[in-house]
Amino acid sequence: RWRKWQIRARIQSSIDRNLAQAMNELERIGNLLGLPKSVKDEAALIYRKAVEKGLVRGRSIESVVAASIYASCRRIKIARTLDEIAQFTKANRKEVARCYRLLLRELNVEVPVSDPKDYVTRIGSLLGLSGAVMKLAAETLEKAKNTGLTAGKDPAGLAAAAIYIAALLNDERRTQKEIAQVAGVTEVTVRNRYKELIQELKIEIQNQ
Amino acid sequence: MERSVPNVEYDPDQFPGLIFRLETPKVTSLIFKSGKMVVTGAKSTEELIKSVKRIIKTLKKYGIKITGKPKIQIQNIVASANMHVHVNLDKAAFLLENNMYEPEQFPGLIFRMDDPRVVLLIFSSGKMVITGAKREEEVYKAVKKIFDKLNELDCIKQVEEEEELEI
DNA sequence: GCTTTAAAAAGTAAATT
DNA sequence: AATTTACTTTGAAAAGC
Repeated sequence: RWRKWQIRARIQSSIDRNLAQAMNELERIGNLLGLPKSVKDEAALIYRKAVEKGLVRGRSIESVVAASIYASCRRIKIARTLDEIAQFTKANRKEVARCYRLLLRELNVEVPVSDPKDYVTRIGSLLGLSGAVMKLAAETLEKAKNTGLTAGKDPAGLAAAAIYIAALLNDERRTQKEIAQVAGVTEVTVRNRYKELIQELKIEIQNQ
Repeated sequence: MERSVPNVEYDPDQFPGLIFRLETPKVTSLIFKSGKMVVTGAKSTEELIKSVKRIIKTLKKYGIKITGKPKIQIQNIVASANMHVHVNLDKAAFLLENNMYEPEQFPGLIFRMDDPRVVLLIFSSGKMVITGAKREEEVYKAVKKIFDKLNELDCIKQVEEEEELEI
């Protein structure tokens, strides 16, 4: 009787201690990423579920927190790449990705397939582009999706190319290099997606 | 053995098995001190059996004593197939149950099939990779099953035929 | 869990030319 | 800008940490 209570208390206190540390980490990483409270709250909820299921055992708290943040961003549709999140942890992208997959499998966390349009807002605002450009980029991506052009491709690269095209057409030109940098992809990827989009969607680009 | 047999890699600090490659058939084997070994790279069961015989013959030639006949078990078959259609992965990810589709990390949709128990990597091109099978027929069954399923879920564009290839 | 091996798929990346 | 090489994902076994 007494012993059982003792064990339960010990387990509860270990969960509490873990949670306290995790919440600090969550707050730290979340602020570094400039995430809204809603995302941090959702991530906290996911993390709590993970601890209660014992998924953090044998893994670093930091990695699981990062994975929870990524899952939360995806659910709330706040575009952040795994690399962006992992850069603020000691773990690498691969480890965070592994934890993320674990969360998807073991918890009932439903995450929608990422939409390139979510990246448009982020890339566009980081570059200070107008709403018209972002709207046009989103429309381009919608057409691309309906044509089956987007399957299997990195949404960040697709969004980057759509932004590049939309900015060109709206006289708000940004270089592929600038866009690639904020999108977290290489110039080569932006160029490849760009060529594909203008060719398949028959978009006319006048020189300059 | 690492000294008596040529073309061998052995670094017990790195891995307990000794790595031995055959040029024909082109396979690689991991040989352990327990006498067990892993052979990878064989394209068919026949090629696998031939490889095991040749590995044993080669080892004997260099003075390694081997008694009895080998017990061969196929642990994993990796195959690729082409459905010759375009697959709507977004739709498939939404409609299939045990799947994972994360295009920022990998272009293929990962589908875990219960029966036969295999994992399929499905690409928008209609090509795919089937792995985890222990028998060849499981591969064919899985391909047929996923093709029919994608078809009835209307995730396929421009249908033609269905063919296959094994590693 | 990790270590090593092989092969395919398609996308992305980095280093050379 | 084109090539080449290399990494991402999946599966399974081996013996040992």
